Amino acid sequence: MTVSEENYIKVIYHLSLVSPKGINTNAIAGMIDTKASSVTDMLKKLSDKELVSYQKYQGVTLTEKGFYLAKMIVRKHRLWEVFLVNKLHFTWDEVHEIAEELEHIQSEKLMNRLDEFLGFPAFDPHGDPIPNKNGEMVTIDKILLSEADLNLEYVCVGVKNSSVEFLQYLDKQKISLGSNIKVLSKEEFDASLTIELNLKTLTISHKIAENLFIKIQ
Amino acid sequence: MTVSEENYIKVIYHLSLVSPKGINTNAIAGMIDTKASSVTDMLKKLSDKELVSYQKYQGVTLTEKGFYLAKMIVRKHRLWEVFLVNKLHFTWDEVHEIAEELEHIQSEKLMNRLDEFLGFPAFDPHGDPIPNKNGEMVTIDKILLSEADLNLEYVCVGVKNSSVEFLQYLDKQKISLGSNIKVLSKEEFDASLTIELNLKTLTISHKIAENLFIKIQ
DNA sequence: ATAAATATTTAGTTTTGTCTAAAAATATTT
DNA sequence: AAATATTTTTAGACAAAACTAAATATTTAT
Repeated sequence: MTVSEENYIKVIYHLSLVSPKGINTNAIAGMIDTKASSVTDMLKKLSDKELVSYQKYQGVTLTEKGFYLAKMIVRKHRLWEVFLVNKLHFTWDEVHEIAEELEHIQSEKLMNRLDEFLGFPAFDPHGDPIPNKNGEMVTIDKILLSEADLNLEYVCVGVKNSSVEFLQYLDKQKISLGSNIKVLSKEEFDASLTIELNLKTLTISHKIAENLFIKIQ
Repeated sequence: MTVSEENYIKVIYHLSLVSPKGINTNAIAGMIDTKASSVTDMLKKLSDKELVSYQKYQGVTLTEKGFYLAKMIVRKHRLWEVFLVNKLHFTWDEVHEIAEELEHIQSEKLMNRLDEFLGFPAFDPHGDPIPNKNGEMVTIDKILLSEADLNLEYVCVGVKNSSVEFLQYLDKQKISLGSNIKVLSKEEFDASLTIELNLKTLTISHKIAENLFIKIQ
């Protein structure tokens, strides 16, 4: 597997989680920052390797083999992120770019040893689940903060958007994984929320609320 | 810098340490397992980037810039090896191949953090010195076991050959970095040595002796 | 010092992953 | 349902890094 092939597999995987039908050529091109024609070329190659099922003009889906491979790449990415944050004290907004490189290192033994070294973490620093060596991962009943009921006790468990800007905004507001959140009120006009965060009151926009995952209790 | 360019720079660096004059095209080809014509192509490219000084037919030397870059690649390789052995419990014969991949990860901050995490090690698991962030590294007065004087107390400080076969041979004989070695006698016919190793007597061939670094005391 | 052997470079080709421009298929609008 | 718009694919080209085969330098041997 080349780095390029792995990046396509990974992008198809992430798109598949959002829309479970065939993934469009253009959607892939948008994520990888390449042209649709290049995507078509690569889909043929991945299809020859039986990593995707591809019918001309009908989009693409991962095969069993491709799906497992994608999860192994995601596993590597997220384990490296945990390493960078927990062991090397990087902040959660610094690790994505480095992990994008590290996820292509080819050694299953390395990842299993790293997994053990880190204590078999179930989630990465952004709250995303880490597949184990068999590709299995835990699922939690998380919802977006924008969908929260008023006056219930929630806890922040993840971010939908992992951009540097968003993560640094959360740091500034002292919002982190594990923060306790209660929605006190919702503004009709702009859907902004007034929330209680770790005993302090704070107003956040709808755009922030729809990028934060929470769960009850 | 591409992975390929970095591999050329690294090989030229290692060859330079052995023979300090211009490095031959063929010597590079032999180390990289490629053809001389491919080397010529790459030398032109590296010369354009001012990483090497290259005169047709006259061999190549690293520029200041290329030399520093080479040391940073070596630094990465050796720090990752320390990580793999000290933190993930790999054996010294398993780490070279993985480090060959990891050495191309591009993040100075990552390496400086890893360096700190490992306690700023001065040597890798094979006894090779690790350049610091400025490219400086310690030198020790090491000699080959094949050049040792009789009946002096030496300590094993490194291996010249890091092949899996050699390292596993050393494991089998319980020879490791830090082992105490005294040469009891040398056979005229084949230059084999009878040595005292950690209080036991052992016979080793000349080929082994000329791949083990030792120092006095 | 010339001939033979070796080393290096040049020229032209291949593969991978990309691109542009044009053609073809599908989707949307009227 | 036809016309228009959008999406996707094809065809042909390019750059990087390798290759082969031929040409040219350099080194070694006679």
